[in-house]
Amino acid sequence: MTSLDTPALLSWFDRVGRPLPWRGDGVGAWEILLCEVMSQQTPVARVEPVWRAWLDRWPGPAELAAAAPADVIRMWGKLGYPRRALRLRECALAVVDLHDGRVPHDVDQLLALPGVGDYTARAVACFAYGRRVPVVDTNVRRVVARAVRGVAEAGPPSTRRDLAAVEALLPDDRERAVAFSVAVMELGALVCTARAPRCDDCPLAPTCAWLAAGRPEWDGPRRKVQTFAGTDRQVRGLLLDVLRDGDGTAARSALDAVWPDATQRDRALDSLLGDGLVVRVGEHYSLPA
DNA sequence: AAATCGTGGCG
DNA sequence: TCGCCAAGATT
Repeated sequence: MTSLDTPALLSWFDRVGRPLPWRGDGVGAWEILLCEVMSQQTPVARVEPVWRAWLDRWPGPAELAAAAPADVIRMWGKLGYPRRALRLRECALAVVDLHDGRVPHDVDQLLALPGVGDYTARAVACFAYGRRVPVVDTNVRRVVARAVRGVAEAGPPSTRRDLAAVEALLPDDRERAVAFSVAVMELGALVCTARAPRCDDCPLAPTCAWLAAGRPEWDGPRRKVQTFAGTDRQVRGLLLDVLRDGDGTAARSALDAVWPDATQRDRALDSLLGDGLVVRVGEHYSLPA
């Protein structure tokens, strides 16, 4: 099996695809880039309100480029991985300075933007500009692994291999290629999910290699689960929480209160300073002005 | 190449 | 309950 049943897939999407706000007509490339970055490792449901709030406050790259990092970090709220917020602002600066304020069409130019990697560059080229390029995210990798290769999980990612695999499945027609990518991602998000795939509701069930093989369990390496409790990431989150919630400034004592282990606390604070998410002002700490 | 980087919800 | 997972990027 070297292809997916594209007609079945597209018809399924027409029926049950979610009307996400950035999928409508007239949504510009900047808005799409913004939602793609916000969606990195983040459930779509959490993204929508923040996406709207950002666009309301900063309609385009020029406005965001002029924003204070502190405001950007606050508006990011609790989406997680707050470095993305800073990179988004740097991305806006790059779009303004290098591309005359317009999001580039070219994948390589998109890849050069801060916070934009292989997935996001191709997602913008495809969804915003209708380019026929493979778009590979975790959903796409999982759907292809199951429906085409007949295995339960995608295994460790390899950009080159993954892109080639999806390129081979991509319809020749540009518009169908775009619809294909949207639909595969949606299928992975709604039906062909990681934990409890709903094969009964899957448009690809009649042709799915994994289902045909009796849904064999994955025998490859287990995806390593990132622990969170007790890690520096948790401490960073707690520290930043203090600065986000107040006026953006906190005394050392206020930061010290969030975590008992001084060594780890200092390490987390140092890393936040290194990332530019926090700055020291005299005896206090604050979000970067 | 493998580790790191938040947060919250669901099964 | 708690491990698992979510439209990845960067170093």
